[in-house]
Amino acid sequence: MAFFIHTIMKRTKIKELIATEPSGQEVTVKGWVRTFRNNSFIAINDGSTINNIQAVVNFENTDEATLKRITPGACLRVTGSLIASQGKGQKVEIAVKEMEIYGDAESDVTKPNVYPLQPKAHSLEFLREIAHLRFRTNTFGAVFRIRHNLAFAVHQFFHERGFVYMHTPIITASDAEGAGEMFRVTTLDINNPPKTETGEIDFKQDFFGKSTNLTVSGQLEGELAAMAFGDVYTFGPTFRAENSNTTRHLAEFWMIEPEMAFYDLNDNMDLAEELLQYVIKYALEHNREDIEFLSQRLFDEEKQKPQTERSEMTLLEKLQFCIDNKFERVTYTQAIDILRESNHNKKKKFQYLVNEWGTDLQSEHERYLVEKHFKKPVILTDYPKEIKSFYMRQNEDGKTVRAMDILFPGIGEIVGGSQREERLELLETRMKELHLPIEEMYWYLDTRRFGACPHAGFGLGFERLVLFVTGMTNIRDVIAFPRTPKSAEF
RNA sequence: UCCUUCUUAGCUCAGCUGGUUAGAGCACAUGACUGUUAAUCAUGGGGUCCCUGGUUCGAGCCCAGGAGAGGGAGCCA
Repeated sequence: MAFFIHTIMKRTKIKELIATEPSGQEVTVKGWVRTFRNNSFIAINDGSTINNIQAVVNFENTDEATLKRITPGACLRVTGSLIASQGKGQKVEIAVKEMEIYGDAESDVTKPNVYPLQPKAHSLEFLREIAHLRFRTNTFGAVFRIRHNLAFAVHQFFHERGFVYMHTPIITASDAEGAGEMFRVTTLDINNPPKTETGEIDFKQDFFGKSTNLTVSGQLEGELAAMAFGDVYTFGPTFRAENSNTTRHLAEFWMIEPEMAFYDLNDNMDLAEELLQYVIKYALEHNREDIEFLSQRLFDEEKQKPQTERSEMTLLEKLQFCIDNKFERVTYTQAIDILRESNHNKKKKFQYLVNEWGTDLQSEHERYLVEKHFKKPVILTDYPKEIKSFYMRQNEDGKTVRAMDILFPGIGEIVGGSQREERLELLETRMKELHLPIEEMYWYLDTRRFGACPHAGFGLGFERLVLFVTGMTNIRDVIAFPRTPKSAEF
């Protein structure tokens, strides 16, 4: 009748229990064993908090076979009285009266199917290979609780301001978004695709009757909705088939893309800055212990490094600094001047020296501006039009566009956005220059034909935000099951 | 895709100038102990030194090719 016991025993989450005054009341906890010390003390975690609860079994009254089954990773229920702990390190503990093991976890390394997590530090690389189990570690528990609260805070931020959450399509026939290589979506037989008379693949016979891909951005669709609701945002998966092998890129990632009618570039920057500070503050308030843990973890890790390579601030200080200070706003042209005049450039310490106006900034330049020169988040605006997308609003100088990138320390570009070009003629001219299919994009251009208005928007890479808030350094460690070139396990 | 570093026990790592039987900590097994905090103590088992080929009397170490991983760059969020 194990299932019967299971259903009537209502559990209390550990987060709630450790905040409860102990008075010997009977409680039930269900969770996974982290360690079992001294044949008596079980550290149980149920994911509700980074903290474990200590359950104390009387080994003299418990049969040895049962004790043997209390191993790291095993899932169990304990029922007993909540009492003040005699030991140091925790306020309350459970004096176990009854215990039920739901699932064993083999701990003998000589046997097959051994549970790979041990009560010790594992490398992030190793944990990445067992991504299906890494949630059960302190680090990944903290990361994914923070990720959840950041996502929730994003929705709350926009909801409080009257934005409409749009679900833009994941499958798209548009290939003109200009945001990189796309993943093809097809039901055609790849070994024997139907051909046209001229020998090309006949997509008329494909599922949608045309060539389709996974979306690389919801922006264009977002703009359409903004022309009715005023303020909208998307928050969904995005796919890029770039062969990028870095700590900042994923083939499948989540992006937040607000789009606002009647916003100019300044309004756009204000909103982006406000959003970032809002969600960071939310995480600091709701994930305090998780962030403290990660902050300490990072601090300990950096002790191994030489003094010069260590961070000036702890993670906690860095996040606090970020919400207490305005971001620095400079134009591309000003940034080029700063870089050109920097000692770093004069001493030729950049791999790519900064000379002429018009070239794109390299990672090392962005890092210099953020980490050395301003020492705070930086918003760069008004880039040369040649290095930015077709839809960005052209400035009166004929050379630059109303673009903005927000650069964060350690991350680089976390936000990319712009005021959009709402003037039909200028937009069409730019699209012709770039050989974009104007006819196919009639639906996008219709917003400029019918009731066009100044508007703006940006894209925020969600995983890059999670990277920053958790202090993790590899983007593959802030998404549950990362998709990168040559890797789609789990 | 380019550059670069790495791959040794289940995990984290050491391994000298190429030289006998490849080591440590943790984990595991057995025993002891029993208010521990990644418990402690004792004993023990555990290796395709990533793979293939080569140089050499002799290769974990040198050379070539391959595979996988990390970091950096490019592209970008």
